[in-house]
Amino acid sequence: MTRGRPRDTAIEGRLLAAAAEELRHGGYDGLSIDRVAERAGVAKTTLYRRWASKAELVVALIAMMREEIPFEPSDDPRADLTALVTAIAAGLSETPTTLIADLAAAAAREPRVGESVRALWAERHGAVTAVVAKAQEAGLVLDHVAPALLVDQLVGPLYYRLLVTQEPLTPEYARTLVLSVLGPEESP
Amino acid sequence: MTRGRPRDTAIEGRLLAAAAEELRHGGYDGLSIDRVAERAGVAKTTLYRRWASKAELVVALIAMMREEIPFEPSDDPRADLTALVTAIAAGLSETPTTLIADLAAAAAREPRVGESVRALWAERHGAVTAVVAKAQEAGLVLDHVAPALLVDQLVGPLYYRLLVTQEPLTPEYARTLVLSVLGPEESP
Amino acid sequence: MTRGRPRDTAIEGRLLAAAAEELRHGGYDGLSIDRVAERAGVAKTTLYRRWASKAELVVALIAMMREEIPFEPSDDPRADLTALVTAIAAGLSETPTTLIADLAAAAAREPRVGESVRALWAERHGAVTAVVAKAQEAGLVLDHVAPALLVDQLVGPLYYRLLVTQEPLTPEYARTLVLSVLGPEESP
Amino acid sequence: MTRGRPRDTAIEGRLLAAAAEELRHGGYDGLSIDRVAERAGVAKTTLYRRWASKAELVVALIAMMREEIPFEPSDDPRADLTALVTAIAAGLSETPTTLIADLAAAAAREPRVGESVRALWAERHGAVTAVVAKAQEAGLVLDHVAPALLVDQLVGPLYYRLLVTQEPLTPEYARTLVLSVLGPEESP
DNA sequence: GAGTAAGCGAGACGGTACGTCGAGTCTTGGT
DNA sequence: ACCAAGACTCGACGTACCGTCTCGCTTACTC
Repeated sequence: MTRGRPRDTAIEGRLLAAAAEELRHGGYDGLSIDRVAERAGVAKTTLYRRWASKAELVVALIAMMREEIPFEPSDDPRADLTALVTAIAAGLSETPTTLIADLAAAAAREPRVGESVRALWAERHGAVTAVVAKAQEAGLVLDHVAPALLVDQLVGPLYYRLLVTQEPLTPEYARTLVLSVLGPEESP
Repeated sequence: MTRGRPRDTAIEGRLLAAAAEELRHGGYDGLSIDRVAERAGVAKTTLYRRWASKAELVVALIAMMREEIPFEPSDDPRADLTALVTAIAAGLSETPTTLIADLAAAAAREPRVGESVRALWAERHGAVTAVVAKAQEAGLVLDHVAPALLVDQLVGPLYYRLLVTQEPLTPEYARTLVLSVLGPEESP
Repeated sequence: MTRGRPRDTAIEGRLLAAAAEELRHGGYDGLSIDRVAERAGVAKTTLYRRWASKAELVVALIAMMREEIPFEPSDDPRADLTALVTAIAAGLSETPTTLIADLAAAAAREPRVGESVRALWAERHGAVTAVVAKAQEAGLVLDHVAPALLVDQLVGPLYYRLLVTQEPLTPEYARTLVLSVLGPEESP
Repeated sequence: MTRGRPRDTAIEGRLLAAAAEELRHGGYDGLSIDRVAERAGVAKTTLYRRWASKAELVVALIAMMREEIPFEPSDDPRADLTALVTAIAAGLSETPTTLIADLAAAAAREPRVGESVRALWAERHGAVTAVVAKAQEAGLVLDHVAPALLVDQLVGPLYYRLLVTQEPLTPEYARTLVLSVLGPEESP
């Protein structure tokens, strides 16, 4: 089975890098296919050979962004949770709000993008779910609520503040979130 | 001292109706200013005289869409809270997700829109804050957390589910949210 | 009857001038819509508002290029005919051949263009028909053939040479054409 | 000293056949190299190994089209001429106008194509020239005009009608053309 | 009969142009 | 002032085609 000229693998990287750069600035709408191609030193057709549309390009871009966040759970779920939520808050704070908002918007518009974005965030929040479950087992949390809900109440407010009320995501805020969910530490 | 021809008040309604219809179909992106104007039998200029941009138009549209939720606080904060959160969840579910997402994106990009959108949402969540404060006074909630945070944990997860995980906002979910924050009802 | 903002009449001229310049260089194929628009300092959409396609633009261009050939018939049909045919030959010689050929091709393909091009050429050859008829009335030509046919035999060979044999259209050639149709002048 | 794998001679035929088919439909512009290759079940490279460009391919195609039209001159030049012109008119009528027009356009654009097309047509009209010369020798035509011009006046109007006025080429028209050039038959 | 040069299929690639669409601004004439 | 109509700019989108290129495989001539 002949295969024809193989794709230049370097191009894909250059293209995604260029797209990432564009996305960082103008957000989803500000990302121009023409500019991405030009920036990557590539013909527009070459880009379209890889991704059928702007949305698909962003899907790939996001998939690429998923960096493994190595997390080592300790024996102290409370500390773990605080660390995790603080880290997520920090990550969100560093990223331009417009980008995250545009991403959410694109996810709502384009099913394929939504899929990809959900996968990305699921991965990002996976550790939280695990630690919450562990905390509940350890009796640190009342078991009248599902762990998934607790995760929502830990992470959800971050996005809520970011996208809705546009208030700052301080480490302090992250800490009080955990405090509210786990309750005050008992002094022995 | 107004001078010149007064605005045709009927136009505003037709325009918003047309925009609503457009929005229901194609979402935020599918809403074309040209089409809205044409559908309303109105010149584009006339539309722009009322709202400076597509985003502003949608802001107004949303503002119109929100029904005044006359809320009469009862003696039972728990019941009140459940009713409120359920109502908010229902409202969000009815509105196309793209709309809310794009609104958040526009809010992040343009300060003017952000202001307007924040005001809208603040108004919407105001009752929740009041009831939460009341519940805390009544000793229903532990006072180790600020009431504002509790509101975030009641309302935030709704937006989180909507925009991030894209899971459905059922009344059941709203109820468990309240349950998680207030704790299980004590039987006397 | 409201009319809206009137077209900027200056634009049309700039556009046609730019197109003419482009045409002079690269020929029909070398004429790029984008470049024409840019050269005229005008948005591409503005160009497309006037002409639906490249072909239509060129039709208009040709129509503009044709000078009104004010023709005053004298008493001498032979002289008139010679003048007319020579003028037509000269006109064809001045215009790039590719242009005329592509015009004919576009005319064959698209009815709309065909219509326009036929009208242009009909106008151009109208005077010939008139003079031929007059010559026939004056007994200068045998009446065994319809005047329309004689016109074809006077003008047709010009296009034939231009498009088919690609031989030059000299004034000498034009003269012999007339000579062949009218026969040699009788010396009294 | 030929080395390496010899060319597959069958390919050339399939390619030309495919190209002919394409040309018959969309004309010169509608002929797409990619489609021709695909239709012939051949890689584009293989096509380009034979002809350096689209123009060259069409050149070859046209050269192939030149069928020898065996013509046996009789003793009656008038009858011969009528037969010839009628045959040419019929041939032109059968061929799609767009094809001929596009061919003329391509001939004007691409020198190499022009060369080939001229050769084709010269061959097609060669017999006419011969018979006209013979008629002139026989005193059937006045000798004040060159035979080449008479040919132009016999054949030119056909192309003129086809490409310019877009009027039908009837056998009747062909007959009157001859009649006009030779004059009415003298009854002895 | 093993090498090897060329032919071949498949398809990537750069480049250029096309025609369309949407947002927002601007310019008329008319109310 | 307001309104209708519509021209205008800017910038993006996705498609089509041409001609070049790079693979891996195949074929026949040559040594």
